[in-house]
This record gives sequence, C-alpha cells and structure tokens, in this order.
Amino acid sequence: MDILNSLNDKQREAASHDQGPILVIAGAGTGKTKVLTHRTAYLIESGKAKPWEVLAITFTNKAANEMKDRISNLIDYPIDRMWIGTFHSICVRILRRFIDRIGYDKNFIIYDDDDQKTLIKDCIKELDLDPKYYSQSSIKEFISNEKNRRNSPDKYINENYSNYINRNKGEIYALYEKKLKASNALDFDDLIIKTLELFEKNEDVLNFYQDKFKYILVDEYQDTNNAQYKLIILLGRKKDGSSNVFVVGDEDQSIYGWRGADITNILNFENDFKGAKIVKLERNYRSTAVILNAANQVIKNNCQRKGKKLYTEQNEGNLIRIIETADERDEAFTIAALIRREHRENKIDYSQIALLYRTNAQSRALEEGLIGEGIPYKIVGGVKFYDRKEIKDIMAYLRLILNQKDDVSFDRIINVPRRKLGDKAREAISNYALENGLSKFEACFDFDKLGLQPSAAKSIESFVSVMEMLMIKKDVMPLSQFIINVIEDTGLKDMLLQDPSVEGRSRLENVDEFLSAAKDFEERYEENSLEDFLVHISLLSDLDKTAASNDVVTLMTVHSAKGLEFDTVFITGLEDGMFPSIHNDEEDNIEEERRLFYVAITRAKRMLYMTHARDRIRYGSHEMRMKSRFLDEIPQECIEESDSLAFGNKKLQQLEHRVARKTGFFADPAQEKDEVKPKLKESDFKLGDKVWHKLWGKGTVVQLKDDIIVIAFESKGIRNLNLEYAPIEKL
DNA sequence: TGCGTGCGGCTTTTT
DNA sequence: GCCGCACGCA
Repeated sequence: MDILNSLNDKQREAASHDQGPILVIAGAGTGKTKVLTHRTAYLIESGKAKPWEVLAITFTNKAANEMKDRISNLIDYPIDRMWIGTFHSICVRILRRFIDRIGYDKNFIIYDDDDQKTLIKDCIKELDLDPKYYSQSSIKEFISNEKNRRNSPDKYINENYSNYINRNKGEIYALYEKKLKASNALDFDDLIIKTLELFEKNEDVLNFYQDKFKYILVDEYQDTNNAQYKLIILLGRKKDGSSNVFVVGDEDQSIYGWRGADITNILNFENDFKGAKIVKLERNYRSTAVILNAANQVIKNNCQRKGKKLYTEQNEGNLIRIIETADERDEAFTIAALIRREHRENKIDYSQIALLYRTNAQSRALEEGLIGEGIPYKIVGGVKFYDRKEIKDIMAYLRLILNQKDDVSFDRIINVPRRKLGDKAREAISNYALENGLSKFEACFDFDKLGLQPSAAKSIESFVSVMEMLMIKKDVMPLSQFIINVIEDTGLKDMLLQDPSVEGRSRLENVDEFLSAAKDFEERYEENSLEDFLVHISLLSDLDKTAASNDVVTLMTVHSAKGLEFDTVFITGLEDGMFPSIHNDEEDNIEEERRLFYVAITRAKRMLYMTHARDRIRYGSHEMRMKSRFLDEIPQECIEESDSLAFGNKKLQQLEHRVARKTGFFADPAQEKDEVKPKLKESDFKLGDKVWHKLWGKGTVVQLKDDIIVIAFESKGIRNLNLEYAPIEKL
C-alpha cells in the first residue's frame, strides 16, 4: 500500500500492525508522528476502520492539530469526523454529551489553575486555617494527587483522622469539591476523573464508546497519569477480550512525573495488555552523530528504562560547545553574539534557533541579551495570553453569563470596573447566598433584601440589569458581536480607555486580540457558541500558538520544547541546583532531570551549545554556581569547552568589567589596568608555549588560528580563548 | 472604599 | 526581585 511506502522497516511494521495491543518505543527523532499518522491513514484507507472509529489521543492541541494536518495530506477523507485530540478535549466532548448522568449540568465550565487557587484560598479562609501551614500551591498539588489516585475527600479524612494537619488538608479538599460542584465547574483533573466515573456508573455509555472506537492510538504514553491510564484500559479492553490499543512513547522522555505521570505505565505495558507486540524505533533522522552520541551516553546513566540506543547514518557533525560565562548577563550576551554569528555566517534562520532553560524565570536575562543585539525572539509559556488580567476579567463575565453559579468568576468581577462594592457588600452577598442556598450572583437578584446601604443596593441593581440584558443578548448575537457588547455594557472598555499608561494601551491591544480570536473561532468552527468558545480557550495552551510565526528565535522551557526540533539549540543555565533542579536532588527525581536534559539535547539537529554561569542572581542576591553534573556525563570527544571571552565583542567586554567592578569577582582594580596593555597577536605565541591565565592559572598553547588561541590548562582542561581579550601572559 | 507602603515568601516544570 | 497581603490613612 502506497501509504506505507515512505516508512522504514520498523516504522512499517508498527504502522501496519493489525489486531491486538502494540507498544511502539519511539526514541527522539525516529519518526514517531510519522508512524502515528501513517497508521491512522492506513487503517482508514485499507477499510479496516471508518474515520469515526479511530480515537487518537495526544498531549497537546498542537500535536493533535499536526496529526490532523498530516493525516489529511495522506488521505482524502474529511478529518473532522475523526476523534483526534488531547485527553482533556476528548473527555470534554464525551462529558458534554453525557455528564448529566452523573449529576452535572451540561453547560459546566472549566476552572483553570488560577481559578483553582482562588477557590482553594477561599476554602482555607472559610475553614479558618492558617495559610502558613496550608499554602495554595501545596494544597493544589495535594488535591490533584488524591484525585488522580481516586481517593475521595471522605476516604482521605478517615484514613488521616489522627493527623491534625492531614485531616485539615482533607477538609479543604472536601470543601473544595463541594464548592466546585456548587459552581457547576470542573477542574483539569476532573475532566478525566469524571469521564471515568461516567463510564463506571453507566455501562451503556461505556459500551457505546467501546464499540465506537475500534482502534485507539495514544501518543506520549510515558506521560500518562493513573487516571488517563485507567481511561485507556476502560476504552481499550473490549468485552470480547480483544484490545486494539496502539501506544507510542519513550520512557527516556518521561518528564511529567511531578504532574502525576507514571513511567511504569509504559514499562509495564506488556503486563496490562497480554500478548502485546513491541516495536522499537531507534534510527534517528534528526541529529548529527555527535549529538546522538552525547544523548545516548547521558541517558545510559538512568536505571528506569527498557534501554535502547539511537543511531544515525548522518555524519559526525560539529562538536558540542560548552561555554562557561561569568554570570547570567554574560551568558545572555554571549548567546546573543553566537546567534548573530550563526545567522550571519551560517545563514541559519532565527526560527531554527531555540534557547532552552529549566525555569521560566531564566528567560528575562536571556531576553535582555537578545534585545541588546537586536535579535527578534518570542517566548513560549510564562504569562500566557489568556492568563492576563484584562482577558481573565472578560472571561469571568462570559462565564458568569453562561453559568450563574460560578462564584469564582463572580468574585473576580463584582467590583471590576469599580462599583463601590467592597468587603462589606461582598460579605452581605456571601451571607445571603449561603443562607438561601443560592450562588452569589443569584443572591444579587434580591438586591433589596441584602440589608445593604441604599447606594450599594442601587449599584448591585444596575449590575444585575446589565447582566440580565447580556444574558438575553447572548442568544441573539454572533459570538464576537456579543463579546463586544459585554465589554462595552459592563464598563470594561471605559475602564481600559481611561488608563493612559503604556500598560493600559497594551491591555487594550490584548482585548482587541481577544476579539479577533473570537471572530476567528466564530468563522472557523460550526459549533461556535459561547460555551464552545470558552472550552476551546480553557484547553488551549501557549504552545498551541507557536506554529505560525515568522523568523524569530524561540525561548522556552525544556518541557515546552518536547516534540520540537531546531537546527541550533542553546541549553542554558547548566548549573547544579538549576539543572538538575535543587528540588530534584534525590535518586528518583534525578533520573527525571536527566531525562529532561536528554530531551533538551535531542532537540538539536546540527549545532548544540550549552552554557553555564559561575555566578547567578537568584532571589536578588548573587550565588556562586558549579557547572551541572550532567555535563560530565557527556563524552569528552563530543565537546569543546571554552570561556565566554573567546567570543568577546565590545558589549560583552564592557559588561564583564562592569560586573567585575560591582562584585570584585574578576579582578581587583589594579589588575583591571592591565587590560589597557597592548593587544596580543597570534605571532606572540607558538605551539607549546606555557602561559598564565588570570583565572585558570598555568596552561600550554595547543592551537592557534584566526585570533583564537586554544590552551590546555592544568586545572581547567582545554579552553578556546580570543587573543584580543584573553587575560593571559606568556611565561 | 480606595490606595500607598512595607514585609514576607517564594519558583521547578503545565495539560 | 517580584508579587501578594496586611495595615493604616484620606
């Protein structure tokens, strides 16, 4: 069959597999997506399955969209009838249809991270617990864990009754669940959990979907958590004992353990699905031999793996450059200078260059370097578009209009824009709501019974009448038109217009962008109600918007980079405590950090740079840093180490000196004068000369070319230095 | 009720 | 070094 022609033997073996469970271990860059898409196309083209009988699950919308695009290039079927999506979006689709079976309203809303935290904060306050002992983030993690383990609050409280702290955590969990339910809201975990619950309590629904989905494909199987795993089992194991589950994954790229992903799901696949076939894809089509060699050697240090070794038929390629810099500013400027060089001399598009880091906080310094050199860039992640205050405000209005039980949204906007409704009014509303079993917004309809000052009651009255009008408008206007009405009628627009600051203007621009997103959604989808739009946004991540952008450098965390590839990659901040993160120092976690490093390495096709700083500012103060232990796991023959000075440009040098003066780290003022001494020339040295370096001491000249001098230091190994700037003396 | 100030805690990664 | 919170004043 034509569709399978472009695959290699292993890929074809996987893609054309017929009946029964199969696990495809697909190393980085081995054509995983190709196998998934070609298999799907093959199933349909060969008549084994109708398009609507295939369920393909991915982890990101971006991956889902890419799959759809690529499949539609392979076959002629309309792909919109196929179920291709993330775990979360697939579950929403099922819940939208059947959630009333487990006591929810079909127009439920989805609470994101932020909403969750707000709700948790309310719970802690309501239970009168000290936020010092119960932080929002730890409680959030706790609740998520318990949910995914499928422990109910009651069960947890019973089991931990004697432990005061844990019992209280259980109480928070219980109240949180109660409030969620009352708001007719689901959090991210619920999307999966409630689908499980639906299936478990309604055999007919489960049977319906089991019959419907003749073939199930799961991408990134190593990242499934307990609940997702159960979902696959439920849908995948048919009543007649058969199971056409096709999972693709790579245990070496399992990097979401902290989010509940369970690497044993992939390691134990054969036990869960008896008679499973296993295919390993090990031929890499992405990277040079040097890069692959480094990746293989690094990941070899892990124990939790099935083991595989990537190979390539590409040539050796460039050595990996490891660069030590003075601090994070030096790091940023060095990288910027190198990017310029790659762009100019090697004609590498900016869009083919990525800067990776362990934590989002690192992006700021890097950004400054790029700005300094005038290099265009974009940042993936960090503060997401839909997380911006002005956008969240509009969303809160939209959600409240849709679902009057949404207390979190109500609290957000009741005094935005200012309506002179402060703590007093809020308290009165909240009390009345509690006494009468209403949501806060519903309570507002009884504005004359709340026992408020006349002015406050009047304010609520006008708020309610605006909202009532909007609830009517919702059903008679196209989406984007309606949202414009919301922004104008509620006074949000005037509020933004009144702010003349730069931030104010950018907020207005964001609102405009939001409106065009709504317009776009309205035109693109047939199911374009407000409900649909809100779901769409809730499940969207920043990553999904990265595809269509112009020639700019990409900055992102290593996590975000999974699944992507670039010609040139910079892995930054390779210092102990940073990468690996100080939080993941124990044995188990260090393996996940190593996998993360492995993911980072394998993003690079041609050129890989790694940087680490000696000194980095964290929490506002300087910290000395050691280079990452992971760097020592890369074979010597793959790397070329140097100091940032080897790439010296004017800016960098000035910077270096400013740093020196400020911190006294480099040199004392007396030494600084040395810099004025005549520049060194190539002819000043010959191979084998002994030299003295200000920082690294004694060394021997081993190579000289174009103003770059390579010196073997007794303590520091081989370094490249720029003759023009290197602080060295002939001995 | 709204706004300014000062203090403390915190950063891992995100569908 | 930033954000959120508590407190105090107009």
